[in-house]
Amino acid sequence: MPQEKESKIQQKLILSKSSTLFWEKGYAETSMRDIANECGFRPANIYNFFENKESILFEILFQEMEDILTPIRNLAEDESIDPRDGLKQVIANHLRMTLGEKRNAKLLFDSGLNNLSPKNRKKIIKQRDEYDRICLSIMSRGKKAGIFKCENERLAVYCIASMIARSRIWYTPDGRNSVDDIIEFMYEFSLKGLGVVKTGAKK
Amino acid sequence: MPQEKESKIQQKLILSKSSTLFWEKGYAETSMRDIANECGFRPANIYNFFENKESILFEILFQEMEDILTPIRNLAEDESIDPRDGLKQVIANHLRMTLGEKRNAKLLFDSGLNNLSPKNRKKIIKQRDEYDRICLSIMSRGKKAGIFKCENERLAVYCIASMIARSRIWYTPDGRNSVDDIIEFMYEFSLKGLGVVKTGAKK
DNA sequence: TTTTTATTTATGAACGACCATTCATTAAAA
DNA sequence: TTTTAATGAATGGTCGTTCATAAATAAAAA
Repeated sequence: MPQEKESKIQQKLILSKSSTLFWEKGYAETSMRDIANECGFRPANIYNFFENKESILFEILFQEMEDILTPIRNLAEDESIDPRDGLKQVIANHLRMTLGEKRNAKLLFDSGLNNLSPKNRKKIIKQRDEYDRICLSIMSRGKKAGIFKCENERLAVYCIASMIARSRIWYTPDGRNSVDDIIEFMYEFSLKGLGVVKTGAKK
Repeated sequence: MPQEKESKIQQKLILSKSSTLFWEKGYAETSMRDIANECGFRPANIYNFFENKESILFEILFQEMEDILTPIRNLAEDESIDPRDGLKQVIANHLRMTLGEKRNAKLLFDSGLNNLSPKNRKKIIKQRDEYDRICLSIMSRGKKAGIFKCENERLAVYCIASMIARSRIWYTPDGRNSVDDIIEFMYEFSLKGLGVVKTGAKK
């Protein structure tokens, strides 16, 4: 029975509670007391599992970015995948990660970068660069194949990623649009925006 | 000679310096001492011109939103304007406001809402609703005229607005793309995304 | 114009609150 | 017995804000 070590359990508890608090109230507005309260112990105990407040933030940002990256890492080099499907996978995966669990989500990712030490900030930015690279490679292949007719691939990536990332702001789980609706809409919108006239597979 | 009153001058100075600091460092991370330092006097003096820190934030957010709204208020009802031109005006105006002066811009607008009192927050949200209404009315007219072929107008508005608002994150004034480049790209991208096949006027 | 009065602008010092973090110590688990 | 988990108390710091007061400016009266 590979029972998880106690220390790992508490670490995960702290990360989980902190994540909710950071997203809801913001990093600066969340105190170590808030986190400890939510976990059911005193603030001092947090320091048995984390070096300081910043390391908690970093762990959260890094893991979340990793969750976004992992399912699409293969898309960058795999030449056998239709760029349209690649685009759809990126959009669907990112949107599901973004809108899936969290509620009342604010923009921890963007504002939180400022609260990181230069060393940790660099690590997150490296993840972002990888995300950009994956998307760009899909764009390039789509363009080379004559499917995408976009002039500025980088701007296209930024625009599409912006639509996705910002959905955190306006999306409400009980609204008129499901996550799947949004995925479908953004995919079609992006495809047309990229100059793809006829939808490939009518699925 | 309509010389400005001293009190108004200091108020504007405080607002200007605070705006820069809030955008660069974030609201919570900016102290009244920071603001006073930037203005060249002591913190206590700020309270001769503003009730408290929150009222400064509110004034900034409200004014900025007003700057975005004012130039496009006429677009909501004016039936004589081509929806394509309406769309372009919204994009161009908003982007110019967003990317124009500020640098190192973070997402004050989104995270800052949490720091407002319920009463003030309601006022800003009212402005946002007006923005949405203007965009939606342009969409509807474009759709009714058979120009836009979008199915979900609300999602379309959110997507386009997201591209614009988030450009604050990735835009750099010294980068490869000028503001005008971005305007042109987003306009074309949105137009195609909305199903407009042939560009109306080729400039 | 000068002098007096009122008003505005600016200050230093202090307040209470909360902050992240440290540390010696105890309780629990291995 | 050794390691891990949890605690209470305390530290030094920063925060927004208040307040009595001083300096500067404007208005009114002489």
